Amino acid sequence: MVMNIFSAFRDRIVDAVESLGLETRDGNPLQTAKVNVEPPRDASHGDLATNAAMVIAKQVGENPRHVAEKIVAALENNPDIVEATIAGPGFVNLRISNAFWLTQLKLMADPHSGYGRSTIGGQKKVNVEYVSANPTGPMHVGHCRGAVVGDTLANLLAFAGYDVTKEYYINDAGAQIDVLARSVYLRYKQALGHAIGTMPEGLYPGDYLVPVGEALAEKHEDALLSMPEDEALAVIKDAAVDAMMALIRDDLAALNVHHDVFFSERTLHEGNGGKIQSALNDLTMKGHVYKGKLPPPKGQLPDDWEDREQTLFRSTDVGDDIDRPLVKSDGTYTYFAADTAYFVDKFERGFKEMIFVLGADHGGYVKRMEALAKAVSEGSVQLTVLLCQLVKLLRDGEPVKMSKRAGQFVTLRDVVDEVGRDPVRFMMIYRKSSEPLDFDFAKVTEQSKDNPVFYVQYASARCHSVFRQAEEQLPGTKADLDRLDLLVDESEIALIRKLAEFPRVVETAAVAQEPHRLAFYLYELSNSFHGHWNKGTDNEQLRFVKVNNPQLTSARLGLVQGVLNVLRSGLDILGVAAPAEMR
RNA sequence: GGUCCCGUAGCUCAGUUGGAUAGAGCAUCAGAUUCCUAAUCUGAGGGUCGCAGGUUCAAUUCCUGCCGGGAUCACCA
Repeated sequence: MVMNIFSAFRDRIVDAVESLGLETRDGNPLQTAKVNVEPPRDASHGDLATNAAMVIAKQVGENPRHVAEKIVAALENNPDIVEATIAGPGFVNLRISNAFWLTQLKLMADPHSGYGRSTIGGQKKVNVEYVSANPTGPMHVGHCRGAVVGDTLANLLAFAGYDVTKEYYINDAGAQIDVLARSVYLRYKQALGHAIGTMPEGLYPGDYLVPVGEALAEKHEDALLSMPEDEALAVIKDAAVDAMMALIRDDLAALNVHHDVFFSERTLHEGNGGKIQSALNDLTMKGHVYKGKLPPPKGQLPDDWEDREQTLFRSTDVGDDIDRPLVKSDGTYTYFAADTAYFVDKFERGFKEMIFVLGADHGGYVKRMEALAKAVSEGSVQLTVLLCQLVKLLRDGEPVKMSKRAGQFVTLRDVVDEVGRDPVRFMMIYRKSSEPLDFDFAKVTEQSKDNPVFYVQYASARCHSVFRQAEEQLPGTKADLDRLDLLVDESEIALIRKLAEFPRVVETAAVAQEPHRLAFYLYELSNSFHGHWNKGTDNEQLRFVKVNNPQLTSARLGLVQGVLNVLRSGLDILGVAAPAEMR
């Protein structure tokens, strides 16, 4: 069953076109791929519009309006099309019967139909990697947008029929983890009663490491002090990473973000770097690795630049700007070498598409990642990097000051605790991710129609309010999906038309990997619903609950049910609650 | 200097992968609202889509070059 009526009617239009038996000028088969059916920009044009005539006209060497006439004639017998007219340069505008809209509403209002779900993904295996914050402390507000965008995109893709895995890459190997371990070592000493003074420069000064030190002191007492330092640090490292990941998982849960897989970078280095070695062997076999020198960077030469021969990935062969080092001067693998092994691991797990949600400051990594995918998968994996622009935090219009050195950074938890999970999630997605975003604490908690979060959630609450009103005034009255034919008002049908856009929005947003479209759609739908409601203030006939007409009330409850179902499904994808009431 | 992102109404932003007269919210202005279901409602004005070329039936959308704003730029992670 195709729920996207736009693609359903597209099929009908294409059938109609092909039934005309038109001959192309060059004798090639008629190309209909560019034929589309969309909601017209102006509602007065009709319910659906197609560009079919204009696409076909050139191929057959005829005037577009003339082709349009033929298409209109071919559609004459279609029972769902009440009217087909030609407009502008050759658009065919269709008006759809109320009966058709009402069968759609029946689907929308049925909570078991899964209205809006799509099969467009074809159960393709997609890996969405997002957040992947270093396990060296709690998440700060900078991670917030990527977390929401990644999580929402993953939800959206799953809803659109993809087989999605949400993944987090734990950077638990490397210098910053050693710094973490040394910082915790000091906190451990402190917990044992040693004076540590102020944290030395370069270590993590945050208080969040204090309980980690205390837990170690409780478990090991002073045993770690008598060990050689590197052995003690190894023990501490494990405990510290576990503690930080626990912290981060809590933060993510507060944002309603839940990953399926947490992948540890350290597992790639285990066994003397076996996984990395075999990944590099794979790259070497495919002819992408060589020993050579890198040209010095342009512009100002770094102080410690050393011109040396090294093991390089010839990424320039596959679209990168510069070849990438795989082995450091001390003989250990570079971060990128581990990335290679990680990519190979994902590849072997069968993902056909990999999405990385990163902050805009990681723009420089895009090309090497794409190059990696091309080299390893030989073009069979589609890798996309979604760059999220930065978030500017505001309080009553004034920028919030943050100083990393002074340890004064706003944590993700601070923001969620202050404004709530729903406003954070909604506002982080209520903007194209390639666009910078202003986040004003005051505005996102405002209880007014000027606040989109409130406006959309309020639509959900209002739906429930109608059910409560109906129960109060007409006890026992339920939505009746078999008497939807009682819905005849243009304003009601218009609302159904808006609902009918949902499956299309899901599909286009999923394909474009632009989850913000869904948030904007939900706002528009709420706008239509509130608008219809407001008509009831002037015209009592349009109110949902009609005490003297239980049948009509039941039909209208069906409409409300449809609105509520779509709002719920949409908000669910956004990870935002659809409240029953707002007080 | 290289690369990537952005430039649309006074402000904040959408714009359905190339379609018709470019939209919404805020702000501004003009009306309505003693009745009503729940956090007022209706309407109006406001634009060289950064600039200049190109591709075509059709460009805010795709291509090229400029202008302006942001991010980033060896081995670190």
